[in-house]
Amino acid sequence: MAKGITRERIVAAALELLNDEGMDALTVRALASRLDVGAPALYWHVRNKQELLDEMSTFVMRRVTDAVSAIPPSGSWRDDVAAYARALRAEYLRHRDGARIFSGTRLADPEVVKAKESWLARLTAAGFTLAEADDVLDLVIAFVVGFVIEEQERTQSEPGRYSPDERDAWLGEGAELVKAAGHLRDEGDPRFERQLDIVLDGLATRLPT
Amino acid sequence: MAKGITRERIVAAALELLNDEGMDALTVRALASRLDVGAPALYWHVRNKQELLDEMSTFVMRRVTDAVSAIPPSGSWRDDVAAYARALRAEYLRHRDGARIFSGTRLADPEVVKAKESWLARLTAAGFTLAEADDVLDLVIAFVVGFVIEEQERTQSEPGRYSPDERDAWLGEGAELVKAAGHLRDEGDPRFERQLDIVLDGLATRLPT
DNA sequence: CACCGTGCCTGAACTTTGTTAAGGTGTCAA
DNA sequence: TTGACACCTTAACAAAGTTCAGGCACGGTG
Repeated sequence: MAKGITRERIVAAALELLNDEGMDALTVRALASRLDVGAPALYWHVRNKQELLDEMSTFVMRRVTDAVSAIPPSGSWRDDVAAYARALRAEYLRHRDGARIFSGTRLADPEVVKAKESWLARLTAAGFTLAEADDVLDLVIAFVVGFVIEEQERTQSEPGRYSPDERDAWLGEGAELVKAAGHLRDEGDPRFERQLDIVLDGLATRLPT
Repeated sequence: MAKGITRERIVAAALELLNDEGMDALTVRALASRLDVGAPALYWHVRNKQELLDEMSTFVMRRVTDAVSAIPPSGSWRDDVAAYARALRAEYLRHRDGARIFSGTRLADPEVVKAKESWLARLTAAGFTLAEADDVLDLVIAFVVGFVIEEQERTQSEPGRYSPDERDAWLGEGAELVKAAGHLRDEGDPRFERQLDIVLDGLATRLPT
């Protein structure tokens, strides 16, 4: 790494390091070493580690906002909300344990507000009341966050532990339904799309006729 | 604290400490001091801090399992699933940042399997296919986890930051819908019940007729 | 050209925290 | 009485966050 550290490069390197080695390995010294500087050098650009983590959150959430703002109105609220959910999931999936680490982060940024404003407008135009539209966004976010947390927990922990056969062996006697469900179970996109569809069906019931 | 440390007492004290002071303050020394022993004493009962955290997770998840298992079949799958969701939320809310910290925890425990088996039976009896029933449980869990993460983020961080007026001032010009939605917005139980109802409506659409 | 302030970084060092090593003190059985 | 074992102590180490004093390079100013 060439020198000439900047706040942005630190955040970028930190996110790389998080992906490569995981949260526990995200240490100030390791990060500094990746940037070819001493650990104290970082403290010139960042007050402390917490501020670094906040910057990382901000960066990720800004990407989310951008992605979500870039979704063009398709004329169908349902398609739009689906795209919203997919974009949100995609951004969380970019980072190891992204959902757990970066969810719930409040972003003090006008851009975020602007993005939300646009979505509220879309949803009210589609027939939702304002209060309902607020619920729509919140509910979708909650679902995606919860889904991806589980998803990342399974895919990013030690693998093999969740192979159907090994699982069956571990389950032992009984629990026939659990076993059978385990074999029916799929992961990733199809599962997400299916559950998202259920959520969207629920939201659709709030719409007049 | 009287002496005579045990694994269970350590876990209980750790959960207390977590609630009182938060995750960052949950240090081995602080925990030991709360139990009136030296820090190394804990290592007689627990291999290391990670194992302690795992034990805490196990404890919490076991409570969840117990709570969820204790829900009597009401004859209405919808009421049952709602009770499931409420119980899950209630258990997460017992602990500071409970949803973020303890969600996604895989529990290697036969009791958990038993509990799930019973719920799959209920749901298939109600008309869901096995694969659908699996989705039902997963979706409800995802929703609750996502919801409570947001909820705890708001209520357990520095308060006041989310009072409507202060928020409006911060928002500045524009964003009328966001402002209006902020005033319509409620927190806690009613909000949860409302969004849960939407999820349940979505699940209901998967049922024949 | 010399000077000096400022921006950015290094080296050493301090503190907190997880963890280990070695050794005590009690109880209970042979 | 003597071990053995369970459970705890004190001392200490390593890693990680953080601070401090100083150094090197630059730009502008006399």
